[in-house]
Amino acid sequence: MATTIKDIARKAGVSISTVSLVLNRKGYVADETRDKILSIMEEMNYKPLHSARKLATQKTGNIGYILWEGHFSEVEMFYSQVFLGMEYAARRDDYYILLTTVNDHFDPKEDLPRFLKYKDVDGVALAGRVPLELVKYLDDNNIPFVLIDYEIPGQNYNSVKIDNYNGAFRAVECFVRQGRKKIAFVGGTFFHPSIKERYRGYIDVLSKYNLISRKNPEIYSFCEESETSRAIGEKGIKSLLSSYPDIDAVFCCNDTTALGVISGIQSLKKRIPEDIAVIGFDDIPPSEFSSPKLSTLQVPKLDIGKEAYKLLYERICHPNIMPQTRIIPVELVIRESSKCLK
Amino acid sequence: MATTIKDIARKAGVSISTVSLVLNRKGYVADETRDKILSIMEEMNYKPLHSARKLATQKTGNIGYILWEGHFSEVEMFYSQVFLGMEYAARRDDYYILLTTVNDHFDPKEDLPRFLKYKDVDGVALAGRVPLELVKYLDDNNIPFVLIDYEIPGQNYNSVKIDNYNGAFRAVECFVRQGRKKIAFVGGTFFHPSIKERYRGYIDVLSKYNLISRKNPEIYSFCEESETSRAIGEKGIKSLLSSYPDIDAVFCCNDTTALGVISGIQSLKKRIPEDIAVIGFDDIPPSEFSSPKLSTLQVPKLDIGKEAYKLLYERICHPNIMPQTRIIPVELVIRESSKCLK
DNA sequence: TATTTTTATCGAAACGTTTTAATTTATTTT
DNA sequence: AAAATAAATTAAAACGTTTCGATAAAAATA
Repeated sequence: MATTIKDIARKAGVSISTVSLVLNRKGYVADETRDKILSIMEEMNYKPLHSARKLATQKTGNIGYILWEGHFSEVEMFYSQVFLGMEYAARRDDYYILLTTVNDHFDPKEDLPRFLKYKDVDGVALAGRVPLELVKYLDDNNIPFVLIDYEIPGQNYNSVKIDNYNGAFRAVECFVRQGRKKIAFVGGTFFHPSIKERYRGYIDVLSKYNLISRKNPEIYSFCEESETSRAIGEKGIKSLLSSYPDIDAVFCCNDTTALGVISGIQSLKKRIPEDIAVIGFDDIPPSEFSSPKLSTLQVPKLDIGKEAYKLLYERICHPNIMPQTRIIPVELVIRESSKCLK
Repeated sequence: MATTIKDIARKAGVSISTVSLVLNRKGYVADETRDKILSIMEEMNYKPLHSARKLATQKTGNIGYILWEGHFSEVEMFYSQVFLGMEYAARRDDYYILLTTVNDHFDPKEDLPRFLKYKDVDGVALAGRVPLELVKYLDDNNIPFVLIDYEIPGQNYNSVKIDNYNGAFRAVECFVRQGRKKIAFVGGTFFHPSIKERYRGYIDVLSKYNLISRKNPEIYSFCEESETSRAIGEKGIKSLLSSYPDIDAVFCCNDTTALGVISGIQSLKKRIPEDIAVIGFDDIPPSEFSSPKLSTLQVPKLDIGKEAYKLLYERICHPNIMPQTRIIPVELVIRESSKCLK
């Protein structure tokens, strides 16, 4: 049916070995021969059959992308965009990405993703929070993997992270530069390490500018809930404002929460940004269309995916290199919700 | 390294052909022999190597899932959930699903997803609106495919659709049964056929109960915008209410819009559902947490994916059967926003 | 009983690549 | 000019399956 390496070889008057060498850019092939073979490939629209190639090389040509099921149902598309970034990057090396989800309760005997069970991947990307047992399984079985936007305390694994700390720092520092003094934090739980980092950045700015001190030890933060959502943002800011009505800026753990904070502030008839400025984190699509438009830290989701792929690919090729962490910078985009006042 | 069919054969004292027969449940194998082979496989944790299998069978073992890039960045996770449904269903037959996106402007020469270019899939699922040229390419090249939640006017293709018409009909009829008389529709564009169908259901209920007539020809509908969103829902209902302040129910083209409609109604100090009842469509996660909780038509996204997979799989096995359309029913879930009044 | 059919098993070819080691030819070094 | 090295090509084995056709034994039929 389809043209094979044999057809190419026959037509070019060479052996299939030579064709293979051209295909893989290996060994010695005369320039003339190479050009001839390449043009015949072009002409006959030849594409090497992946399954044959994989069988011969003993590689799968796949990498797995594992996501906690809850994340995939979430409103935010964060991890889907990261996936897309990996997919783009993987094209370079003809790798396919197999996506699957895992649950909270994870038993390697039972719940192992089938691409691991059947050894159908050369490596795995773990997106966000993921069961510890799974990480352990990969580690124990020497399967190359990379953590995305997550970390295991006390362990040094290959990982790609967002620069949560510096992003938060810059956002809050921006409030300070505008002369704002009562800067609140609205978050959900510290369940996810990213949020903890963002909070740390927030606190460090307050310290740096002496906005927390013996004289003024109050921290205007709300992070009691078990998750983050619009509703919690609204609830959080209302609760804070009832205790501290003179809050003049709010840094939120993410945009979803920030959108709720905006609703909350508006329902109390305060003006944004005149009375209170708001900055979120993530830059999800609705942030650009909210009113006022939300200032936020834009995290380059595609880049995260690309970097994760590259790191993983390197580890697939050289499995015994020390684990590495790569930090992806974020960018503060100022929109209406934190505009400077004249 | 890993155990192969040869190891199994040797240990069982049979030929590899026999092992293969057991593996594929084909031909004649004595019960005794089969049991022995199976238990040895179990014991040695044998998993057939996919690439070898694929090479021998000349199948790829993959199916492609193609999504318009815009959908993947959207806030709603509709198509991701559908994907997950396919992934679940595909496990039965050891199929992997390769996800990729395409842009609006699509030239088969340039933009063909690589799994098509390299013939790495046995069939393709097209999710939502997708370039016509792509559909044509698949049709011309006899690649089995199924459309999900989409249709090409005038063409009869394999497809899985939501029962938009009947869902809308039941929702609006529910308003009528509550005695509501001025029932509005807020939608975005009719760009997507689904919305057109929902509107058709809405109109047909009005006709059935003589809510549109010569005496009363006004239709309270808003669908001027180029997309659907929260903001547009809010804008839409405000615009309608300023012209028709006695509207007592709103059917929305989807939940996102409905959430905006709720905000709009609330900002005008009307009560939901006492003054105005609201029903959406889709049942996205925030609907359950909005206040009031949104009544909506719950569309079983996983089921859609599963059905799409099954249909596609049938076509991969039997390519020359007439195209079929399967309609997935939706369920009206009444929450607070359309509660019946005593 | 002889013949046909069914059941059970297996050897060998095929699937389309990569890769190793061998061979030939060309070039450089002595 | 001989020897050594480099460049170009290839034959053949290997990767792990499936499947076709052959063979043999057992069961059913004539």
